Amino acid sequence: MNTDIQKPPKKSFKIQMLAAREMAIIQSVNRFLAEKGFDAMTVDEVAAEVGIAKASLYKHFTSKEELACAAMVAAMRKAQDFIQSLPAGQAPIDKLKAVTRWTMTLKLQGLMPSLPSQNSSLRATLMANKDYMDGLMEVSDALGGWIEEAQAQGQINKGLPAVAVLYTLFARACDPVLEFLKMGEQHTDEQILDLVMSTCFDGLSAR
Amino acid sequence: MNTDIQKPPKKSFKIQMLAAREMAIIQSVNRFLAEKGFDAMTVDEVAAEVGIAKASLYKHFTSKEELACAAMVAAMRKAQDFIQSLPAGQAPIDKLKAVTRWTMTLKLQGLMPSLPSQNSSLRATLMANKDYMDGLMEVSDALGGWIEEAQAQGQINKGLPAVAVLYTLFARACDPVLEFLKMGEQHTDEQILDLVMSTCFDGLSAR
DNA sequence: GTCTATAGAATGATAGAC
DNA sequence: GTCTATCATTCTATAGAC
Repeated sequence: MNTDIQKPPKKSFKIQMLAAREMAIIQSVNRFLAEKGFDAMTVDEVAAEVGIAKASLYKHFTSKEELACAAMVAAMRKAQDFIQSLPAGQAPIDKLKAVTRWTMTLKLQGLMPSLPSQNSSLRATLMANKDYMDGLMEVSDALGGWIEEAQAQGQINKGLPAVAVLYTLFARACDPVLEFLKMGEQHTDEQILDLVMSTCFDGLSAR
Repeated sequence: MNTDIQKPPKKSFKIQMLAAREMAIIQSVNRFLAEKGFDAMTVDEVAAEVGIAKASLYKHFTSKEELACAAMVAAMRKAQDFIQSLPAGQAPIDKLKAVTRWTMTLKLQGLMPSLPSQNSSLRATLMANKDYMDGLMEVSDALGGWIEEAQAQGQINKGLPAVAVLYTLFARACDPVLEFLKMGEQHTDEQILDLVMSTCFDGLSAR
């Protein structure tokens, strides 16, 4: 008689715990990266916030860089999910606007992890991470396709190289204008989003 | 007989040396801040690059933060000089464009010091620095005035609060799109400037 | 001889790694 | 919890200017 069939999966509980803890870690790292950046974030405070020992952290992630990397991979996956959630029938320009606004919403809420574009060791770690690179590629391909469609339809300036448009949209994820306007306390988050969406797509000049 | 009249200024040589050295220090710090940022910059490498002892550095500037501060003050002064060098007859919109392009040129050349917007101790040091704050105020006032004039003349979108326009222009000084396009090696610096100027003032949407 | 600048070592604190 | 590396900052002793 094969008892395996009736046996409840023995490891499942422990694995679930580990997975849950890993999610908690990543969420914590995500917030710290958004709030203070990679350099200012310390492994100690992450461990403290999650409520585990530093040593346990290093069981999951072997370095501070991998920690940040995991958060970036998770963020990228969320972007992929959002992109796939968009209705297929929507016009490409509207999809682009939706993704851009979603990105900026995260940033305004302090949930957009940002890496110092200068830290080379971190960038190297990211570039070596297949999950991250695959996600980045998928997101870039989706947006790139929409950009070209929108240009063909005359809704995005055809004089701009698609890659320049892509970078400009990506850059909204770390646009300091959002924080500055928020600090000024003169506008609601929605108004700030509208303003930056307007400057991004319509420019500063009068139309 | 009063010999003071004929005496050449005795201290002048030494003072000139000190001033020259201070300039060299600030220039070096400026480059490091542009290249690797405040956190990654070490006092040792600054001293090494200038070719003086660390102790001598601390004779001029009593802390790493003051060092960065001095570089920011110098950068701000350069901005003030540029602003004042613009011909009075120029249209406000053209002045705004000139300043924006000049700023981005510096950034492209790796000469635009940028501070992590997150580092609070550094920000506090800067906010406490009268020279810096005065410079910032003067620059903001000049640009703010031109923005309102340009809006009155119908050249800048009147629907945008002047402060939003101001922040959007300031943000060009640390726009990552510049670096990304430069890394791509598909465009000359001039083309990159034209592209970002276009997305900034005319937006991504077709006109 | 006195004063200053320098080089290099010493100190102390922080924070990553295990 | 411990070990260790990195750095900002300070100290000390030497060399040189005046």
